[in-house]
Amino acid sequence: MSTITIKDVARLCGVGVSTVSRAINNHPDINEETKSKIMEVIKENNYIPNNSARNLKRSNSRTIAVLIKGISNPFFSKMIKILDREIQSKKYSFLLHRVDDKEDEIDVALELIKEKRLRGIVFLGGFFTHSKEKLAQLDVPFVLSTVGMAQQWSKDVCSFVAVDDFKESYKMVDYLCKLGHRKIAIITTSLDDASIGIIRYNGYLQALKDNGIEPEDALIRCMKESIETYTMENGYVVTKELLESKEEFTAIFAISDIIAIGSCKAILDAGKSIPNDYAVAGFDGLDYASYYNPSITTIRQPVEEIAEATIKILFDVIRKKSDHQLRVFPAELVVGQSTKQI
Amino acid sequence: MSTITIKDVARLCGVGVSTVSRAINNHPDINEETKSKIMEVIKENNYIPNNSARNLKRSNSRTIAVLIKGISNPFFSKMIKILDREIQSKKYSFLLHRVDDKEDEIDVALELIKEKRLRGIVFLGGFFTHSKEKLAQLDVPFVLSTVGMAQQWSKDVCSFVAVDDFKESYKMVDYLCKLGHRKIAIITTSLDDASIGIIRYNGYLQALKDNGIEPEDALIRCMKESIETYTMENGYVVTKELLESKEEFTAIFAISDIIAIGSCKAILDAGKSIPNDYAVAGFDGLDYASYYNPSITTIRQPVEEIAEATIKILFDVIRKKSDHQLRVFPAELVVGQSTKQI
DNA sequence: TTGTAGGCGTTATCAG
DNA sequence: CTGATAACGCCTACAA
Repeated sequence: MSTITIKDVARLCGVGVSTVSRAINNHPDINEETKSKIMEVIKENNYIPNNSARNLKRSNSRTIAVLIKGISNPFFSKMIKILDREIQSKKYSFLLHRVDDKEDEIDVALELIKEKRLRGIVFLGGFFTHSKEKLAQLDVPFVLSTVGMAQQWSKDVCSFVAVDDFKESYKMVDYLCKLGHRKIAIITTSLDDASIGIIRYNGYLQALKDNGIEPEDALIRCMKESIETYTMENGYVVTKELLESKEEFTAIFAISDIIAIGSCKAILDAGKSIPNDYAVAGFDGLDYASYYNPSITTIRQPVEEIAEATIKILFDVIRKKSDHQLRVFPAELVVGQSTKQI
Repeated sequence: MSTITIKDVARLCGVGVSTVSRAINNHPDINEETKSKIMEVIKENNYIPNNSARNLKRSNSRTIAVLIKGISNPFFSKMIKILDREIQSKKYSFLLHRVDDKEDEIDVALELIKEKRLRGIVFLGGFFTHSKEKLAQLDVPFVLSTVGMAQQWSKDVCSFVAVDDFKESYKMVDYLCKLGHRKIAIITTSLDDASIGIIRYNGYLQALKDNGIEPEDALIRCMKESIETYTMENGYVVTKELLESKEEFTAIFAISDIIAIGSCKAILDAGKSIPNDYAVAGFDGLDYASYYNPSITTIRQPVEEIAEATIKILFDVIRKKSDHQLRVFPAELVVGQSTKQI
């Protein structure tokens, strides 16, 4: 079992290594007979080519990597499936790589490019605060997909596709206002560091403002740092605290469905009713939102379209059909049972 | 940016490649001054070592791979986090690799072993039907964690940790019987192919039998093949069909919480009440189950303990402290609001 | 402490 | 159609 190599196979077959190589790589110029004989020996001896050696030697690889930050986010599950499907359909292979919260996705990408000779990269999730210069190090086509960004980049920097978090967040809060809510709480990320939470928070502020409502600090709640963020538990705890504070409010806007579910549970556990006592709204459009009881009013991101556009753009760039493209998809406000006119 | 190598760095620094190598690998025998100078040049030029070349040369690598089948299963999210933490704490690096449903996890592992010089492997999820011979090809320590298995292997074959799906499933159904239910529907996987669903289904059958209840074909429902399995949607559709069939029943046992949530929604949408009209029970112990409204009675798998035991056993085997170990954890029946005495 | 050279397992080039 | 042989980029004796 001690690691059999291509040389061993060659020796076993009484041929040269290059012939074996041709056999395993489906090269055209090889005798069918020798090829099948080689394949047989390979099967018998469980020979498996070493990918490191292959990658080292090869200059191209037909593989697209998807680097994903926050892999446990259920929002990405469907996304990954579609990306996978699309990539495979182009006869490329799909490499999913999770990026730790603390890691720098560009560095990870740089490493992977060298290691795997990537042809393209998709960045999923996270929040980009990288400089143009840093981004410029990536000498492989890439697309940012549903990643938050601090500044609005222009098309000469890179391609990206996502929804407009500010606008969609605004849309939701504005909707709540139009339903008659004046005291709308928000549950968001810590406002200290750059994140998608800030953008959605800004949409919230703007919507309040445009509806002539003064934001109240007491209604602006952040997820607990001590608990894992973006979890139902966090939403639950924060909402419970809010309820117990006796602060007056009639609606909660949670910046993610996961949090919204925690909020709902906290409200229900407190013996209150949704939407009669409190309205709850989420963001993302996860299955969980629509299957919850009551179903949760949310902003549904068009996952399918986002994923497809991501791959389309990526391949356009790979094939030099086009330069960078920016695509912002509109998201849909899905009205559930968790909100109502008051 | 055209791929700078260790040679370039060496030339740039006016030193030999081995000196550079020593610098980047923190070797002790190198002058601090030359080292820092080298590191500086490396930074300036954004040099990144090629992992393929490294892996090719190295014989060991201190990396543990976790191969996971069904990566979108939220049950694994927490699992992954703990595995990651545990592996890092042992100063090993953690490689998460998703295995497609159609792929053979052993083959994938074999490839990865060669490519990355793995020191250990954790298989997560899926259902093993491999032969001993196939398993024997793995010349690297590995542990099966929460993977279903057709036969009961003995300890000489491999290590594994999981809950006893038969027993736990039995426990749940028996509990429903004790609550007074006699007509208990089950939603499971297709009964054709080997899977964890079959085992849980068998537990269901046995529990019915021991409670003197004759199973009814009409109450045995399988997830739709046409819809992605293990989704709320699937649970919803199947339950809706069941309700519309006018078949008489008082409880539903779904073999996963995800399905149970779909079931609940279907029941609620039909204007029925849980648990007054129908009781619903799930399996897994996901957050969703307890945050749902009503909270769902389920079997909670001790994720934390399973993950920790997995790593412990793996390292025991790696360090030759022990031979294969089998650990079966008891799961907990968590009573929610979705069931009650009738 | 540092440099040189050989080899890790493949693939690709170029003669045969 | 097939077989040497030179890279691919790095690490590691071994020598200096």
